[in-house]
Amino acid sequence: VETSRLRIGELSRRSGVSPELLRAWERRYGLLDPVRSPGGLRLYSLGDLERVRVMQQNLAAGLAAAEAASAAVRAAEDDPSVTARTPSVAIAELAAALEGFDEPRAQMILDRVLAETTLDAFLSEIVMPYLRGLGDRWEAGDVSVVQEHFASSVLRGRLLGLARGWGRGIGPRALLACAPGEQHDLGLIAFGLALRTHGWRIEYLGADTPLETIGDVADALQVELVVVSAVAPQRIEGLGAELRQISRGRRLAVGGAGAEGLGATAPDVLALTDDPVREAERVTALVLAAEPG
Amino acid sequence: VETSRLRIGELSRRSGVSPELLRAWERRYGLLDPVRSPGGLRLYSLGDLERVRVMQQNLAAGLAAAEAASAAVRAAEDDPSVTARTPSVAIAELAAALEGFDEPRAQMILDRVLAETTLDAFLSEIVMPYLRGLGDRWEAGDVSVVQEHFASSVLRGRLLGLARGWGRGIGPRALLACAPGEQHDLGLIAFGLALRTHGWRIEYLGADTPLETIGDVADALQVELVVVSAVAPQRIEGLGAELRQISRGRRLAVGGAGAEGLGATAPDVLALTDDPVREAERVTALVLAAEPG
Amino acid sequence: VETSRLRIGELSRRSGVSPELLRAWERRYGLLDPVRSPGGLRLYSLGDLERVRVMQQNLAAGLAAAEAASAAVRAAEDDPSVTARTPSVAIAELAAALEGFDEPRAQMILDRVLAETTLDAFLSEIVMPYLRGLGDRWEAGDVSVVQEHFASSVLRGRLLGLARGWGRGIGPRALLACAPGEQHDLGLIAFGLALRTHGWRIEYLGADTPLETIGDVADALQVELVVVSAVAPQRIEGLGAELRQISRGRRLAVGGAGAEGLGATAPDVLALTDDPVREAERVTALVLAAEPG
DNA sequence: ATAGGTTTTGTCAAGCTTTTGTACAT
DNA sequence: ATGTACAAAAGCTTGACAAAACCTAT
Repeated sequence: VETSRLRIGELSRRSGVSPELLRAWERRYGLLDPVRSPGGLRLYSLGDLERVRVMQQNLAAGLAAAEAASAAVRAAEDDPSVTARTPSVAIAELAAALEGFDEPRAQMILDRVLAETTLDAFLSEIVMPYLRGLGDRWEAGDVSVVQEHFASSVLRGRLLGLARGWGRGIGPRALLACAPGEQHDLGLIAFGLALRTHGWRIEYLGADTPLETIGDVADALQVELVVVSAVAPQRIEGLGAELRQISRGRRLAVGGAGAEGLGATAPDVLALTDDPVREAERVTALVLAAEPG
Repeated sequence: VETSRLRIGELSRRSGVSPELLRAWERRYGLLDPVRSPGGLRLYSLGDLERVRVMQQNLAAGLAAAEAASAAVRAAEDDPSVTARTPSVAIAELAAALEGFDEPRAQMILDRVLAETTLDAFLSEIVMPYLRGLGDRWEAGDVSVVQEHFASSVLRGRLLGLARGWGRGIGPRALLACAPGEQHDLGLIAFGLALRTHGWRIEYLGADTPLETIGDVADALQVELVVVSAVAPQRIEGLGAELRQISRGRRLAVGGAGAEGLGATAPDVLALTDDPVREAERVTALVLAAEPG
Repeated sequence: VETSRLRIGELSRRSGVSPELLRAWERRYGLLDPVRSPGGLRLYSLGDLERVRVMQQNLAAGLAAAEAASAAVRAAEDDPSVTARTPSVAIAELAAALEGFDEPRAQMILDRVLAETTLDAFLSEIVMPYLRGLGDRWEAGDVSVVQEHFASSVLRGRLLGLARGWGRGIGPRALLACAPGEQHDLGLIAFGLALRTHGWRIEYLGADTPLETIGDVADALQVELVVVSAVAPQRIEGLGAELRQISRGRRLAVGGAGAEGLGATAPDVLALTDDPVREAERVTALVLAAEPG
């Protein structure tokens, strides 16, 4: 099917990798296996160009050349199955199932996705994008209250299932709760799962939690990090004093779009507005940097 | 199964007692008996930390050091281990774990109970009695909002985990939802699980669902039974017209203490006030009797 | 399945721990056990990165290095949910536990998997693949009779635990039994569980059941579906007459590899040779199609 | 509480090998 | 185009060391 045949100079120009290096990669790691012209010139396909690009990405990600090459070769071999199931397709299928009240089908899709990816990827590439899309469609009136209800309920069950035992272990404790009045807890649960993969112990208080009692639990359990989540800024506004109280002696973070409600009132409160997985990584790195032996 | 092994410095930091004094207490009163590292360092367990804390309390209470120590040792020896065989003991342990924010322990207790009994017994002899007790203690002011929050959250996760896939199959469909404004969903989930063990297919809409959308879904999915749940009668009062609308062409039941809010307005609406498991059995028998194949 | 292999420099960059220290932790505490490149360079997995992170958490929690490391190692070993994200890994762990006669660990792995997936996925992606692998290894002589016995016995107990109450309810009745002489019942139990998740009521007669008994029970209970299971075709051969007798007035299926023993003698007998979960779905759809309300 | 000795642990160095991009000769 | 060479960068092993933490005994 492939028609274009590139000579090494052209492949070099398109990829930005010198001809010598391309030959070295071929000799040393078998990255490419070009056909030859009658005169012995290497002839590459567009697939080979793609393979070189993957190699470059792996290098940029910090892998050493040998490992980068073998990963690129493996990726190329797995390619067909990869193209069959992209995240966006899975999200669309999930949306169709959930918003059509087809729980069995939704569970099956979740099963399949979980079996094929890591928990991190599941959260940041499936769950969170879907939730954002759901929110958008809800605002646009394309999704009814019941659909949103139903979808949340199924996802909540699934995430809490994955959360089992997240309070155990030896790592530092993080206390998670939704701000008073806040009912959206899925993003917070996802954040808790991501934190868990970094060794944290999670204490989870759920939706709509009074601030003062958050403080009580934080004191009682000696948690090192408190995360208060809210999707609407007004849930946070005016809570500066209480939040400052809670943050005494520990790190405090506010998650979700509601973090904007903080304003400049609390400079030492961490705002978590990005993807839960990435924020979990950031918070962990921060804590590790602050308290080395 | 004990994991953490603390060196004397860390034990000192966590207890506030100087290393020298800790060693003195060990030598003089045998308060602690730490294992040793290959090089001879003392290694303490978290139980030892607890023992030191008891010692401190005894001192603060005015006991002399020798007496304080022997009392602490005796207290540690009396410590009840994990042996719950009767439901009431399991419930008490569960309450202690949940209301002490000890999720891992709660999950372990739930694991054990579930492994030893049927789902029905689990629901009617553990979960529901515990929820009733929790409600009572909450009204009496013995349980804080947060404790109730936390306990519900853990149980919800667990029950929803058991609920996976309850929407599919060959049985008749039942639609479950909490009345508008009603947040207590655990009893309803328990009822759904019990129904499921009788072969029903469950569609679950969760807490605080508008009545009209319940009707919409019931029509769309052709359910045979609709269950609206409420713990407070006022959530149901005044909804007679809408309920009668929903019950057209299908069976309608109202669950929870809120069923009293019905009064005599709707004689054909089933009131489910008993244990969810027994009520699930009753409803199933009723439907079987009405539609003999 | 693991793709990325990091050299020590990259692991250092991602974890923030110096290469020297990483090597020291490996040498002194066995924290990591990297594979080596042909030239002797250490190659780490992403799981190793996670282990380093947990080590850092433990250090931050105040543990000394030796204790922090052993806790991190134990955490990684005790926590299948962390290491066993993919089915193939979970199966490998299960095999190691069962064939090493470590029942507690096997139960723990089963707990975890069951908590994180649906029953269907558990059966079709864990149990059945494991059983197939076990059979292969047994034929190859890699597994002893005792190991096979032990593994089957643990799994049987677990599956029968899940089967509790599968005989009651509102759905149509299915009668399950192994053919005369057939001892392998696990696949049949799995099929029963899958049927149950579709709302069927299951009557289970177990291994090595005389055909006439099957017929008697089928008549007495008015079952709608009879499933006879056999892994060896010869268990079925020559039973054509009796089977035809049983199938009178109801649907009859033969499950397992033994279904081939049917030959063309019984055209109306359903052969179930695929995955139990898929077959349960197929049978249910068939019955639904044949008897629409 | 102090003194004097031991263990633990992070860091560094020396000397050698492997890896890898680039250069050069044929 | 091929094959070889080469040098910088990154790793490996062994060994050592000093600060911090811990031990016993007085």
